[in-house]
Amino acid sequence: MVVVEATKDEATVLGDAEISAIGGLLADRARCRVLMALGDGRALPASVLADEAGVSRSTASSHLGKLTDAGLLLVETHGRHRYYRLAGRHVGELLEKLTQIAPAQPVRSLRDGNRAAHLRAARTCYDHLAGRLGVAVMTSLLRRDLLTGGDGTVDAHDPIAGYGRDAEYTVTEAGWAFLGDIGVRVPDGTRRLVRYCVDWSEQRHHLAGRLGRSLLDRFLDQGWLAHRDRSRSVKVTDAGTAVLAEKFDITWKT
Amino acid sequence: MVVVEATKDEATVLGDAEISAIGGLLADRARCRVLMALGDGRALPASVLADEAGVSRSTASSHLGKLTDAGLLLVETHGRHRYYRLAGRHVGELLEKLTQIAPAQPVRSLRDGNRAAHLRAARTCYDHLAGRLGVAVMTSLLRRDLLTGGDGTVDAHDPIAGYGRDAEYTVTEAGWAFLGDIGVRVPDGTRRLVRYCVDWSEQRHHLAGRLGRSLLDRFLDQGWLAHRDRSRSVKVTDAGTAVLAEKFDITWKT
DNA sequence: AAAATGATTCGCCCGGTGTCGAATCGTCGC
DNA sequence: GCGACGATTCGACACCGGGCGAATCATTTT
Repeated sequence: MVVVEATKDEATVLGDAEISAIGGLLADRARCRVLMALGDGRALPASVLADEAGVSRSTASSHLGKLTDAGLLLVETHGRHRYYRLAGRHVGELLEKLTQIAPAQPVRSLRDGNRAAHLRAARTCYDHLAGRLGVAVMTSLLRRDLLTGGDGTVDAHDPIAGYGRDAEYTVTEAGWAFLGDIGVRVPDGTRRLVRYCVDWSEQRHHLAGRLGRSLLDRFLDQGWLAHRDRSRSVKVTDAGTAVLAEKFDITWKT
Repeated sequence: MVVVEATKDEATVLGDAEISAIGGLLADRARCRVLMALGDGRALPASVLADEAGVSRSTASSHLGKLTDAGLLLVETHGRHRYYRLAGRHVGELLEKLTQIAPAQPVRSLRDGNRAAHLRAARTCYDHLAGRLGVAVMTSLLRRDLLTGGDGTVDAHDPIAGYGRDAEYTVTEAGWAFLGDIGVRVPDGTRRLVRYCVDWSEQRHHLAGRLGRSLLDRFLDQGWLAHRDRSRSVKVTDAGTAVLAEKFDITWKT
């Protein structure tokens, strides 16, 4: 005869409702695909997420609403677009834990750890540069007044991601000279010249738009960066390290 | 116009089905209560879990079946009882992550970390000792042949949790002498004298049964152990540390 | 101002699943 | 052996939640 003592401590009592609520959100494949598409911190518009999840716009909208209501996603309105991204580092970590458990853990645990680290260090986002490297480049340009703008709420020289309206960045005269110097040529086009993306893993802005793309293209063309396997993560070559140091005043470690 | 490049890398493609499956399991309050009841690694029979979750036996049985099928729970049959426990460390960690996110994180993150650590170090399980301390005591007794038995598949002196049938532990003559020496008196009763529990957080056996209870009682009576706040975790006092070192050959660090 | 585009809301359908009680199977104790 | 007890299976019921298209709202573009 086993005597069961009172074991309903506080931690056990409060929580099951909240946890099951989160479980309910994770219980849907479309929502999981949305979360995984945002897994590396990108901010994506609703329509892209709908395609990514393979459901209609209306269905996606419903899912996105639920995820934001629950606080797993944040939304930022830019014109007629609404960009969604993960609400915090913890959400990304939760996803990582889940993927670890999901397939009864295959062998590649170490490899996966590296993958995540690499993604945070340097990756592409759409067609431009993101991650710590992307933010470093953006910061470098702002510090030397080659680029000006930002929402100015904190520090015009720090691309910190605020919650204000559009931060309008513009290239200065010195900026154009610098870009010419390193061989960046920006083609004409209807797309906005300078845009920014919120880099979630760093909570900072990185450079996007036509200029952001041209810059990344130049880095890849010159062999300063190279795509790592077939993922979005990129590797800084020795030549790239040198260029970053000389031209951008960035010391890139490993 | 933003060009979205092909970003469906392997990690994103495989996974959403498995993750949503786990989400589906977490989506139910009763199942969450079951998981949280098992959160510290205890192994509990189905009926207790049914009560803990507040549902009927049949419903609980259904839930337990789903959780074990999915590999989140392990089950061990002892006579007419079936003991369920978490399938691994990762499951516990997943639960921790979830509780962190659940209530939009309150302030007490540090405190919770300590709580979990304390539980793993030393806690009560029903009415006996568990956690690292519980396993250490068990090991000490086996090493000195004060207790013999175990399923013998690996090492008779290591209370490793195997998957064999009941491990029958018995107290030796020297064992009784030792117990008398430290003042443990085991009252009569119908309950089995020596039993073991699977200590999940250590994947080892710890001492249960009438003897396990008497041992814990002695430790508490003498002030060698003290309950921490109102939880199941216990604290080793200075006197306790001394006794563990002298009598059990256990060095207890903080 | 009108047309185009992104996003959300609404109404409807349908499949999946939690819940229980009754019945069944297996083990323990007298 | 016979009853007591723990656990699971089965059938029936109710309800929640995902899915889509059409309509609506908001913003940008021509």
